[in-house]
Parts: sequence; C-alpha cells; structure tokens
Amino acid sequence: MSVNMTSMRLIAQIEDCCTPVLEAPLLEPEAEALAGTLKVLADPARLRLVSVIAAQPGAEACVCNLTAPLGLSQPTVSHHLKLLHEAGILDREQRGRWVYYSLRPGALDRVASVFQTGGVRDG
Amino acid sequence: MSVNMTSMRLIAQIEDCCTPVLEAPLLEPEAEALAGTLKVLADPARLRLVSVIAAQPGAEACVCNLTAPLGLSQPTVSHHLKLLHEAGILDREQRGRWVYYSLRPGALDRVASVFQTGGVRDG
DNA sequence: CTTCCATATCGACGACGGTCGATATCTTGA
DNA sequence: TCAAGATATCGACCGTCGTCGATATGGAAG
Repeated sequence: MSVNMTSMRLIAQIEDCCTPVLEAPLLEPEAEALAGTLKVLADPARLRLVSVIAAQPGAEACVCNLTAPLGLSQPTVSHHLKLLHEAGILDREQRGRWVYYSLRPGALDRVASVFQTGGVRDG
Repeated sequence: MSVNMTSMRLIAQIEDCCTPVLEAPLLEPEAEALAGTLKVLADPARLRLVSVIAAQPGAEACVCNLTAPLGLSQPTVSHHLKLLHEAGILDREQRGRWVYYSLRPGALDRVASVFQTGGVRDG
C-alpha cells in the first residue's frame, strides 16, 4: 500500500543506476542505486522471466503464459514481474483482462555498459 | 574450514555464469549460476570495493587500505572480499603480511556480455 | 620462541527476500 | 447487476545476508 505517484520516485529506476564501476570510485548513493537494480536481476526466477519473455514471439508475454514454464504460483510470478517493472527492466501493458510484459528497449544494455571496461585493452 | 580443493568447485565461478540472457530461455541451472554471480555484485559495499580497487594505482589494494574508505569493520571487508574472490571477480595475492586484491582481467566484461543484445538494433 | 600485526574465521543478531494460500481488484460478457 | 476469469495485494513463514565484536591464524621481526 501507499505506493502511489510520489513514492514512485523512491523506487530505483534503471536510469539512475548506470555509473560505470571502473571509471572512478563509486559513492555510496551511486553504489546503492546500482545494487538495487542488480538485486532485481540477481534472482533465478526473474532472470528466467526476462529470458522467457524475450524469447516469445513479439518479445512479450502475459502472466498466464509465464507461470507454467517457471513452475511458480501466479502470485509469485506477479510479484517478480512487478519488481522487474519497477526497476525499469520490463514494460507493462494491459489489454483486456490480460497484462503483457515486454523487455524495455535498451534496459539490459544499460546494465551491461556499467561493467564494460572503458576502452582499456585488457581490463 | 573444509573449503579445500574439492569443495572449491561448488562455489559459483564467473566462468559458469555467462549464458546470454536474451538468446534463449534460461534453464534453471543456468539461471541459478548467473544469479549467484549477480548476487555477489548486487551489494553496495562490494560494488564500492570493486571500484575502489580498480581506481588504485596498480589496480590493486590490500585490506588495510579498504576499511577506511568503505567505513566498514575489517571482518566485514574481509568477508566481502572473500565473496568477490570466490566468485572469480577479484584475484588474491599474499605478499608478506599483507593480502592484495585486484580485479581479475575480463571478469566484469564477461558479466556485461551476458546482458548485451546479440546484434539486434535496439533490444 | 615470543611478540606484533594483518587478515580470516566464528557466532550471533537483526533485517531483508522468496514463496505460498487466501483474498481483493479489475475487466469482460451475459 | 451479476458471474467468471486474469492479475494484484495481503499476511505469514522461513531461509538468507550484512554487520559486528571476539577470537583464531599466519607471517615477520626481534
């Protein structure tokens, strides 16, 4: 409850988390923002959700098509999808009674760029 | 104790975690391996350790030089460094009474590659 | 061998997180 | 308005994790 308009800003979004790790020492707020995004990704169920959605035709899936391949209950899948959506990794679109989740374009690329060596030969 | 040669293989290493997320649906063991590596990175203290070490001259640091900038106790810093080492992210070298940790070359690049779009224009 | 010092391990505590069943919310169709 | 179905929220349980102080380990110097 009480997660409405204003408190939305409290949720770590993927845009706020992308200070490169190797360029300069991370300050505590930067480290917490990046850690928040990584925590969302650092779960087997959520990683599988992302990869299953990406593999669907159209790169989108509704919740009802995700519970079976994951082997988890519907509330649990909804919970994971919510976290991925709040983190800015998945987009959400309701069509009729169904809710379709899709990969937000560029979201994972932004995570990847955080860990890339900034042009150093080996790193 | 009892973490010797054989049990070393039980620890998730960064080499075992690098199935791309977007190419095909992740199987459960692959998802668990990748999640294990990401869990190690998904902590503010460990992210700061990595970035502080990378910023040192020589890209290495001993434990005694890491407790102050992190603001954490020596046991806690040692604990985090152990996890990063076991995950294959940091290398460890003992010189005299001091232990120097350094970034393992290519380790973070391998993590980055997991989240990169495999050549698709947008993602 | 003994002392000193850097690091690692241990044990404990509190907070957080993944999961579920039950239930509420919302959309559609009759 | 009512019923049916898809998704979200709630409340609870239990395992995991980050942190610390105390202590053990191991190298170096005297």
